[in-house]
Amino acid sequence: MRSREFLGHHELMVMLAVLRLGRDAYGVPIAAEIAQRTGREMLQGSVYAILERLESKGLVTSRLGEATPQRGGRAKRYFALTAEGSRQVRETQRALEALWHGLTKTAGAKP
Amino acid sequence: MRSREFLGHHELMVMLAVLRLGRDAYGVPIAAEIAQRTGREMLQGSVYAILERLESKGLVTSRLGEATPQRGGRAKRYFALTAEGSRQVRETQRALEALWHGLTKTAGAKP
DNA sequence: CATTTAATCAATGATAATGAAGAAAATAGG
DNA sequence: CCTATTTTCTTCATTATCATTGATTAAATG
Repeated sequence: MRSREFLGHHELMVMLAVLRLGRDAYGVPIAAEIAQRTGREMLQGSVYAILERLESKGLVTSRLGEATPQRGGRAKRYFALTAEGSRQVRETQRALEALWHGLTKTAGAKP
Repeated sequence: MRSREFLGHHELMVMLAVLRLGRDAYGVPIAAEIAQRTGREMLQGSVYAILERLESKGLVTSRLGEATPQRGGRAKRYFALTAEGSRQVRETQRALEALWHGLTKTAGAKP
């Protein structure tokens, strides 16, 4: 197994968005949450591709919801993190913060 | 231009390591710093590949040092962030923290 | 010439970006 | 009713970029 040691950047972002959205985590709002919070757009095609990859790696699960009574209210596919997914998110956060710690203020100050 | 919107994960880590190391930022210690802080090894081949890519994107610069009077003390190639590199590091940090903010404690609590 | 430290290469695999197309549901107009 | 259109959500195909690996080259000293 060619184990990637860390989550990809976008993988992490998608998982964080899923966490934030809780039971409302499906494709469209996930992309919107990322766009809104980071200020940069992430195309839906990317989001879905990432979600599929994450699911195939066992980091998220999905369940199909029911249609809602509103125009265009077709069934949504809801996502949630698995235990392993949560673990990897924490682990990645930890690794980044370790490199980052104490650096926040100097990150732009180059002599 | 097919502009990646965010730095890759490893790109970010390498740049943070360069910042931490300051004037001692060359290949070997960069890899060591990452390994030590994150607890995961990053092969030197990877580090150099990433540094080259970053340089070609104008996010880091390099200068060749002189040989030092010690066994195997061949000339080192020192790296530093450019202004644009610093900017992108800050920007990526900001984006991640925005998604992450307020979530640290719940990142493992799934009902 | 053996050893040490540092840097580079070549080849492959994994991740991400993009734009468009497809599928399911609800309203509207006849 | 019933079918056409609109809305929302998802999937697909293609191409580009990023990352991994292990070996190799290079330059210095003992």
